[in-house]
Amino acid sequence: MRYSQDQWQTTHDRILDEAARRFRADGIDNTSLLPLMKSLGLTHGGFYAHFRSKQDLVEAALQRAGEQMDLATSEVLAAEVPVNDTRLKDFIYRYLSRAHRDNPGAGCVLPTMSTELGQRRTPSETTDRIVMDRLTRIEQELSDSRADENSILMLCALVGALQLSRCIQDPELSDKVLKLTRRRLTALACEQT
Amino acid sequence: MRYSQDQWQTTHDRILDEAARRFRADGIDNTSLLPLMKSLGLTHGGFYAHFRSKQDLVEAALQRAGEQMDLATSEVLAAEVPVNDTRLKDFIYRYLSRAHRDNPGAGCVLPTMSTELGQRRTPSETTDRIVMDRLTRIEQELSDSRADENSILMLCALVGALQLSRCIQDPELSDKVLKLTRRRLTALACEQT
DNA sequence: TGTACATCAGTGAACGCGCGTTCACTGATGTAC
DNA sequence: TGTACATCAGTGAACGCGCGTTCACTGATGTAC
Repeated sequence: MRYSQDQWQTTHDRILDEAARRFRADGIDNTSLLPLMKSLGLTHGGFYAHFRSKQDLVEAALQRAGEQMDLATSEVLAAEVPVNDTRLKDFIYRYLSRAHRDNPGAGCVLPTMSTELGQRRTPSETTDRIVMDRLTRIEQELSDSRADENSILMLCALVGALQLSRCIQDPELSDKVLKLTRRRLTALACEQT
Repeated sequence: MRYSQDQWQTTHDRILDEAARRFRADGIDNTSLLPLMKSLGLTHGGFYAHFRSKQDLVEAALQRAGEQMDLATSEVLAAEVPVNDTRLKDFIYRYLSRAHRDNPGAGCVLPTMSTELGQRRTPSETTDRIVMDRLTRIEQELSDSRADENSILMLCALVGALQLSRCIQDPELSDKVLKLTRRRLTALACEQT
């Protein structure tokens, strides 16, 4: 059956969004096309009317998830987050919230996909752009003379903390990692005037 | 053919070491038993004389790699590392060295395996023990009043920095992440007296 | 406005492939006499 | 010390399974007349 151009774009976006979610929640290799398409009410054969290969989808989903990140940490995950005086402190709070930890599918790509991307033979340049984007955004908030050092330290600590909090079994230790990293990073963000 | 007890133990250790290396370098799912056994000059069927399942091997290899971590960052990777005045600064230097970045198979398990372990349905308690172990070791070196906060921040930043440096394509940016995180963390380690 | 045709998003069976696991076996070594 | 037997680490073919990809097809929609 043939559909209108709008229909194609809608289906295309649905595949892309669901893939971006699953890649982050379950990992790239653990996400198979058949269950993915089935969950959207489609058959797996139709996939190739939208993407040339799974690798093609990975690249597109990575880009999409990279763009969506602000949305993910502000709208979707805003519920439990208290209001802060600065935008950077706000960002730290959101990033290291339990809501973000427990919803990897809607969150930042770096803690979920960067390991797998680094292990691939043909890694993506998109990763570089996402990292650069995050760094410059953080750096803009830091008026410090050591803004370059501090923005990198901050991004590394954010990514590492979220990832560790997700693989830790003990809920108390997991919360503690989030909480103390949050506290220490906000303190670091305040030191600069 | 039957071999002596020593022979069994030797083969057992060889499988374990090679698995621990491959899990870190290529990922758990991307490491298959047939090529693994073949690379040791064995056939895949013999695997089950040593481990009950792949999951069993993952658990054993994770434990092994967790224990070997000091060895990995001190002996194997010591070549390019300058000598420092404190043990903690030394550790930071080694952890964030290019040698460690470029040899994930011989390095820390946290940047390489923690994402995949966190995405599994049956995660391991061994991860918790490894994280706790790292934290207490770092904390012992920090005589600070905020040693608990700082040790967590430090571990998160170490793990995050190594992981990001590995997935970044641009060599300059990758080096920069290592270098600046190293600089900022050693400064942090010095602040305490 | 009505009809004939072309398009192409989506269908579903089929493909080759590599995976983890099993199983009947082999034969060098350890043990008992 | 020499012989007969039991053990079991390692062999290699076979298993069912899910994967990514292909392909001949269907039929609702867009287009041309």
